[in-house]
Amino acid sequence: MANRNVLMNPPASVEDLRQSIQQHYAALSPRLQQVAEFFLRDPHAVATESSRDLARDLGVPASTLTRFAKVMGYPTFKEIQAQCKQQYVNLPRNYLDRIKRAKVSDNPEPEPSSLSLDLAHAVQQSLQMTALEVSAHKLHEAADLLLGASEVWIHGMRRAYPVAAYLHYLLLKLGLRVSMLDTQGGLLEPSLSRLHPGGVLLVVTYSPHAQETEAVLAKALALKVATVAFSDPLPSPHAKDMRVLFEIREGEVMGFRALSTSMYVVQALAMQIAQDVAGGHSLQTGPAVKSAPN
Amino acid sequence: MANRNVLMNPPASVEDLRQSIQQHYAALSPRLQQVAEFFLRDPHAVATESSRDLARDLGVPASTLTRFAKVMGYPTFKEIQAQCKQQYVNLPRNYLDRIKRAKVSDNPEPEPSSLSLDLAHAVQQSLQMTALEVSAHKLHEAADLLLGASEVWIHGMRRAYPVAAYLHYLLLKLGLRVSMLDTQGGLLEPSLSRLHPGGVLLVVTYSPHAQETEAVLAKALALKVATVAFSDPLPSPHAKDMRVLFEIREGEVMGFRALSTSMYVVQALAMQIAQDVAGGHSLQTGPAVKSAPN
DNA sequence: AAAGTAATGAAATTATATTTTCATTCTAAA
DNA sequence: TTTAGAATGAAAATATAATTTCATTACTTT
Repeated sequence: MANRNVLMNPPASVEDLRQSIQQHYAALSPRLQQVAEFFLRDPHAVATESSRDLARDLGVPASTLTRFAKVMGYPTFKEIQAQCKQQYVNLPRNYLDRIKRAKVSDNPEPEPSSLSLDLAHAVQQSLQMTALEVSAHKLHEAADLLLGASEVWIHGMRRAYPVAAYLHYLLLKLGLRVSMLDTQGGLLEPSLSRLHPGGVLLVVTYSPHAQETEAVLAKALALKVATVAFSDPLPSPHAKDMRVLFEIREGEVMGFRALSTSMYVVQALAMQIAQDVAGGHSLQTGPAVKSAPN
Repeated sequence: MANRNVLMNPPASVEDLRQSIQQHYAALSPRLQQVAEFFLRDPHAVATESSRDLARDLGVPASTLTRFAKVMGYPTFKEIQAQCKQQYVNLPRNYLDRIKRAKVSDNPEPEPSSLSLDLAHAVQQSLQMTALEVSAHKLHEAADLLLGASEVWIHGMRRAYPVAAYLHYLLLKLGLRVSMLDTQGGLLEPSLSRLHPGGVLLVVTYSPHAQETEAVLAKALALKVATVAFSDPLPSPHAKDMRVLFEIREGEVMGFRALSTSMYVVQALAMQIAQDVAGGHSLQTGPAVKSAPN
């Protein structure tokens, strides 16, 4: 005879499972409650760790996990793991499917806003990842470099330009001696000859990289100008020449790459600089720096 | 004899591995480059999916993954997976938990800066709120207006400028007849006389509003030019004259207001336009619109 | 063009993870 | 206190994942 606890239909999503747990929690045995609680607290661990490791962490035998799954209506614990993993995969993969499905089933109330919600979700994901990946060390290294620079140049073309412009704004606010290397007035080429060691170049670039950006990087490399790059995580021939390289995985929906996470990273750098300045960081030849942010 | 590609010391962290890849990318064989690229782009997939699934996704035999690991100096591919998992152990349901854990944990990964985690948290909050607040209706209304416009002008000063620049980029990509109203070359004032009904003005502005922006808005109002504004949610005398008003609550830490959410909203609008175009939305006097995004 | 070397994919092997079984321990009711 | 039922943990069995081996293919170099 089947255990009376066994639910007949497996929850269709992690969210369903959460609800189901809330529903039946009291009726679970102590060990199963333990598992349930852990699941609620850290579904991501369930997604990434093996059942053995999870069991070890919980101090229960692995069979308990299988039992838990059975009780919640799943054939195996692996099913739960699979669902959890689903939660953390990026939307774009499923996105086209979803659009198709939405169009096939003539949905009485089409959700035009789902697009922006999907985008928000994708941005959020990329933000989370990037927040974990941008190490304090890198930020500090870049901030240090900038604070020690006699001059700072910023370059970014096309999609990268808004990010470069924001960098420009932020660093100006912080009182750094900073200027844009852009094509304004056809002055990019002549401006390049002003690059010199002692200054620092900030480059924002996404693949495919603009020709102008290639030229700027080549010049900087030739003149041994320390360079900090903000870029997508694709391999690039220049990567190894960068003094500091921030790899930014932007959220993407329907082929639209966002720029929100890049703006975030740039802002984080500005904040790091502000903090270093406030913390009595020694400046070399750099200019006076106002402490007031924003 | 060992493969000459094999690095002697396994990278101690995901970050090291990333650097190592950038360093040696060119020297890798095509297949291994494929794996390297995938790793850079989606380390989270490496953390969560099995090598079989990864290999299937990549269209390579599983042995390639093992080979990749060997070449990068790891004894097995599992080691890489383990390192990737490490990086995301703090991936949260909510940020506060994660921030706490990030500070306590003693894993070998470079520690994320707590400052940047705070910022990420703030941005995430604002993103969530804004995503819920930006109604499909508003997006659609704005998209409609823009698609029917004979001409589009974009204006944004200082902090708002990067957002305006991105709008400019996006709308150009979408094929709209669009131009910036900025102070470049002192041409703002003369440009204003070109405003006319039939065109649409897009303004990005945060309080305190720039004088130039006030002037632009006044002129637009006088000439009865439909205006769409992106602004913080502070009450403004112009608010009631806006045809569509996107109120954006930006995340803020230590007095640094972010810009990520504004970029998000702007992108959402662009996507709405792309969708309307793709959906056979009728254009009035508007220009031809390319369907390809990004 | 031939020989040698590196790169690749398929299959066999090994290692690891997951589930099932079963013996034991608890718990609650008679 | 006895006993039935459920709960648990250890270990065996199964399933799956990862690595190694080896035969084949593609490149280079002479």
